[in-house]
Formats: sequence, structure tokens, C-alpha cells
Amino acid sequence: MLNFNQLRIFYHAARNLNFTAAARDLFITQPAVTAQIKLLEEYCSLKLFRKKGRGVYLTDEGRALFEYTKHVFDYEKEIEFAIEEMRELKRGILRLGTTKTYARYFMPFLLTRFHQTYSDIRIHLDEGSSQAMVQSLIDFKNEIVIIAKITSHPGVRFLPLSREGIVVIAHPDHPLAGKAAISTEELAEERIIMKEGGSGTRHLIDDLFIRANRTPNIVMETSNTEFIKLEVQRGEGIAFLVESAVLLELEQGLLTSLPIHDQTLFLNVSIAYLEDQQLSPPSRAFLETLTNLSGNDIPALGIGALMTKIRTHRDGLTAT
Amino acid sequence: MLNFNQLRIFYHAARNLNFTAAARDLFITQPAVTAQIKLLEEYCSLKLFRKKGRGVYLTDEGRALFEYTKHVFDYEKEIEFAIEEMRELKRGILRLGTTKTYARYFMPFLLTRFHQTYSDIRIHLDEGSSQAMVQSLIDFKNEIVIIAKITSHPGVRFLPLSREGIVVIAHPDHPLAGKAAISTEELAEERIIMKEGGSGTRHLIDDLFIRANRTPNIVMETSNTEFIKLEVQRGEGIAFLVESAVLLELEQGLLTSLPIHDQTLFLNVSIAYLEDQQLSPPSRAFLETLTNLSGNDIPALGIGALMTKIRTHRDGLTAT
DNA sequence: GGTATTCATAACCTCTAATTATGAATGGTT
DNA sequence: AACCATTCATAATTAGAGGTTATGAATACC
Repeated sequence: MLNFNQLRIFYHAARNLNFTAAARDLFITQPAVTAQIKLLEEYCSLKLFRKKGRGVYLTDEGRALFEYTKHVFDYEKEIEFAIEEMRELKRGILRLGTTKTYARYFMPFLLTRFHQTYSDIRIHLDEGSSQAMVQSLIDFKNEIVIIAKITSHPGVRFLPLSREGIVVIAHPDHPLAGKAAISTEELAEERIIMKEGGSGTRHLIDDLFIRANRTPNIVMETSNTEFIKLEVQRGEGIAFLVESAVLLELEQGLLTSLPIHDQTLFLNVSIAYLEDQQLSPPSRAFLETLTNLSGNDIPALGIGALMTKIRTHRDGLTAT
Repeated sequence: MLNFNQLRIFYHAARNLNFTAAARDLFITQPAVTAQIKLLEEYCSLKLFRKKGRGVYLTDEGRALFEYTKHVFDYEKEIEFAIEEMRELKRGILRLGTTKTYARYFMPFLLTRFHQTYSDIRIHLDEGSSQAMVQSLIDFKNEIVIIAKITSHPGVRFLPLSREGIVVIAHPDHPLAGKAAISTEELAEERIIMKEGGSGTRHLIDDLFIRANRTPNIVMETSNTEFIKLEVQRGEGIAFLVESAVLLELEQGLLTSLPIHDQTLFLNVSIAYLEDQQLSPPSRAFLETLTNLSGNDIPALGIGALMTKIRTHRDGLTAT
């Protein structure tokens, strides 16, 4: 087993062909150099230096070893550089998890923001159900997940990220379209295309009907948001969806939203991570990006509003 | 400045994904591993391991660092191997010096012998005058030189290697050819083609004439033995040369040797090296080869005789 | 010839990196 | 479920590697 301290001292001594200079390089005293070189020579059973007058120079064996040590300490610099880069977020991986819907509607916006600041960090975006994403934290597959908080888990910290408005969408020609306020009872009469169980939205809507003591008429359930939107556009029923997922269709008049009587439905989208584990630099940077991004107004506004606000702000700046 | 001890411990811990096993690998205790990993993490300001249940595994940063350390400790094995090889004489350089004449007539024989045993040692054979070769020792250009001992030098040790007979050569038709014994006085009358000043042979012959109180008739002087032989073959004069240098020509009848009256001229060929410096393994091996080769009879016999003896011995073996 | 520089040596000291002993958490087993 | 085995963490202590200071010897320089 080589002693790298001795190798390092040898390297500097060989480079300078001068023990005193090597000592200076390493911020130690000259006798320390002499002693360590001697120990190294004993370890190798080889003379590495010859003494010539008041100087030293390398034997053939020393010269051969010097070639090796050069590689070692050049490589050391590379390693130090790599560590520095990881610390300084010039390299690394951000492992995020989220649900399909969020991946489709929020994440591109958030990750673009993140990427603007930390362009050298690779992003791994994992998708799955809220449940699966919480499990992925525990399995250390992801460091941060963005999901609706349904149940709390021991050891997992949830930070509220955004209150996303839930809208009831319907075909523009739907009989209820344009009505002022629709009651839960009325909704229970409608054919509903529902998000699958386990999703944050489903949790919220189930709760809504339980409070109204009604059973919704679920004609279809799926985890696929795109599919739901298409079914509603085809007049197959109404659906509850996160507003930001249908912004475009509402704007374009492909869908309409039905105002719910006396109810404003919100989904609490949270950032979740393990509270006892220290987050990696990329993850910390991501959290910081989110808080910097929102000030503190995301939870109040929802991402949809924030996206609009920032888009406006940016356009304003561009116009100036 | 990286701490390679910590890196080594990290390397083993990462390889095993188990601190206890790493400790076993390194013949230390587990708390030592824990402590050094912790120090490394502090140095990097990066978490390298995550704790999962009763095991550990690498963070992304740890995984990146592990890739680097793998290279380091693979390379360490290479270095250790190289050191071992140098020690075991499976690589290295033998730096010898000698005079042109010896390089031509003795060295091939000696070096072939050496090379048979130490086939992996590269041989650097340097040529120059005896004087220059002694200087090359002092300048550490060569570790061992084989020369005639003319003067002694402080710090240089001379070991007698061989007593080489000096013969007087002449054209086979030379008037003195065949005469029983020729006196120094007679030789002084002859046209002599002499080796240049500084050579061992010249030193000896000068001495011979001084003792006889005669001045030789030097018609030509050169350091080139081959040239001398050719000139003598052309009948330009007689010459004094080391017997082994003219063995072939004498055998083939191209030259004849003149018996010198009452005199047997010998040149003491010596091995010289610096006495205070420790010799390198290849040089020690070379010295050992020489002593093994001769038993103790080289100085008495001369290399020429030894070459014949060994050749005969070998041929005898081959025939059996 | 005196001076400065360089490496070697010796005695001593400091602090790193071990050790021992023990605890806490987890996972497998009966 | 209780128990045991395993693994990493922590604390207190200790050994010794690797450093320092002081000085000497050899050599080169002016």
C-alpha cells in the first residue's frame, strides 16, 4: 500500500530537484522532506535520489517513479476540480418526481426557470402517482417530488408550493354552460369523467361529494388528463381538472368552465422531500429557485397565475 | 489538497457499500471508516453517502467521486507493480561506460552473459577515453565503467577485472617474425603505430620504453584499434595491442605476434564505480554477474582466455 | 577564506487517525 | 412480538506518523 503523502513529497522534491524548495511548496520544513523521502526509499528498497554536491537529482528508478507521480497529482487536480464543480453546481443531477399532469403543465415552466440559472445541472424528471412519488423519496430514487398532499407521511416534509384552482369543464354547448352558479347537487346529476383514484384532484372531488352527501355519476375514470379533456370536448360528460391544465382550451373556446355554487376548489400542490436527509446541492438550488421565483405569493396565486404574471413581466421588460 | 487516506477509505466503502467491510479490507476498525468518511464529506462540503436502514449507498456526488477514486487506486496498483519490477530487475537501465576497444572486444561477451540473466534490463553502453569514463562516474552519467586503471581517483573504487595480455603485432612477412625473443631495444628501432595518449595500453608501453631508456619510433598514433590493425597488415609498422583485440587476425594468419624478450606485458582492466554511492539494482546485478562468471580466475586469465574457456565449456555441453 | 546554501541527523512534540467501548436503528428469525 | 444480529454513529482515549526546532557537514559561490 503506497503512502501518498510520501509520494506527494517525492513528487515535489523530484519536480524541483531540491528538497528545500519542495518543503516550501508543501508548507513544511526541509527535514520533513528528507525523512519522508527516506521512508519512501526504504519502502521501495530503491534509491530514488542521488546527492551531488549540495543538490540532488533523480536516479533512473526515481525518474521512472516521478513519471508515475506526475500522473497521480495531475489527476488529483482534476478530482479537486470535479469536487469544486459539484459544490458550485457546475455539474450534478437534479432528481425530481411529479405526476403526469404536473409534468405536463407546471414542470416545463419551473424547470426552464431552474435551467436558466443552473445550466450545467442535468435534470431527471420522474413521473408517477402521488403515492408512488412519495415512495420514490423513501427509496432515494428522487430527492424532491411535487405532488398534491393527500396524506402525511412520517419523515416526509411537505412545503406548500401552489394553490391550484380546480375548474369544472364542459362542452361549450352543455346545458349548464353560462349558468351563474351550479350546486354540488346539480353536478351529481351530471355524467362525470373522473381522474383516477390516488390523484390529488380525485381526492378533493370525492371529498366535495361526501360533504354534499351525494354520489357522483362517474361514467369513466382515468389518470390521463389529455384523454379527459378530449372526452369532455366530445360531449361525453363534465370533468374536474386543474385550471392550468385547461387554460388553453378555455381560451380557445374548445371547453367552457362551470362556476360552482359557493365553492372555490383548490388543490394544495406541495414540494415534498425527506426531512432528516440533507438535500444535495442541486436539490437545494431547486428549492431556492422556487422560493426566489414566488416571493411568497405562489401558494396564494397558483402556478397558472404566476406563469401569467411572469410572462407579462417579461414581455413588459422586452417591450421597454 | 486531497487527503488520499480518506480517498482510499472512501473507495473501499463505496466499493462495498458497507463501512464494516471497508474497515475489514483496510485492516482498521469501523469507527475509523466512519470518521474519515465524515472528514472527507466535510472537506468536499458534499454528502457522499446516504444511510438507508442499516446500510449505506452513494449519492450522485459520491458516485461521481467513486469513479475518480477507482482510477486512482487502479493506478496505485500499477505504480506498485512498477516499483516491484524495478526492485526485481524486471525493468531498469544499466549504465555502463568503457573505452572503444573494450566496447568492441570484451563488452559484447560480458553483456550477452548479463542479458541472458536479466533480459528486461536495458543497457546503455557509453564509450570514451579512460579519463572521460572516470569523469562520467563523477558526473553520474554512468554507474560502472570498465577501463584500464591508470591513475587512482579519490572516491572511485577500482576492482581488478582482468589482466589482458599485450602483444606486439606485425605483418607475417616482417623481418622479426619468427624470432625467438625480441628486446625492447630492437622494438625501439621499429616503426611503431601507437595507440593515442590516455589509453591504458599507451601508458604501459610508454613505461616500457622509459624503463629501457629508449625512445620509440612512433610513426602514427590513433585511438582507433581497427585502423592500427589495418595499418600493420599493410606493413606500415608494428603495434602493441590487447591480445583479445587481435585474436582473430592472429588465428587467420593476417597478423603475427612478436615474442618480447623477458617481458610479459599485462594491462590491468578494472571495474570502477563510486565507492560512497549505493549502486542501482541493475549495476549491482552486473557486478554480481561478473563475479559469478569468473569465480576468481578472470584477473589471472584475462578475458580472452576466459572467453575461450567458456566457449569450450558451452560447446562441450552442446556436444554431450 | 568566509559565507550562504543544501541536505542529514537527532531530539522532541503535535495532532491525525487509529482504538475501545457503547449506543441507536434496522432487519431477519423463531 | 420479542429477540438477536448487523450496521453505522458517537465519545473517550491512545498510538504513532509526521511534523518541528536546532544543529552539523558538505559544497558552491563571491
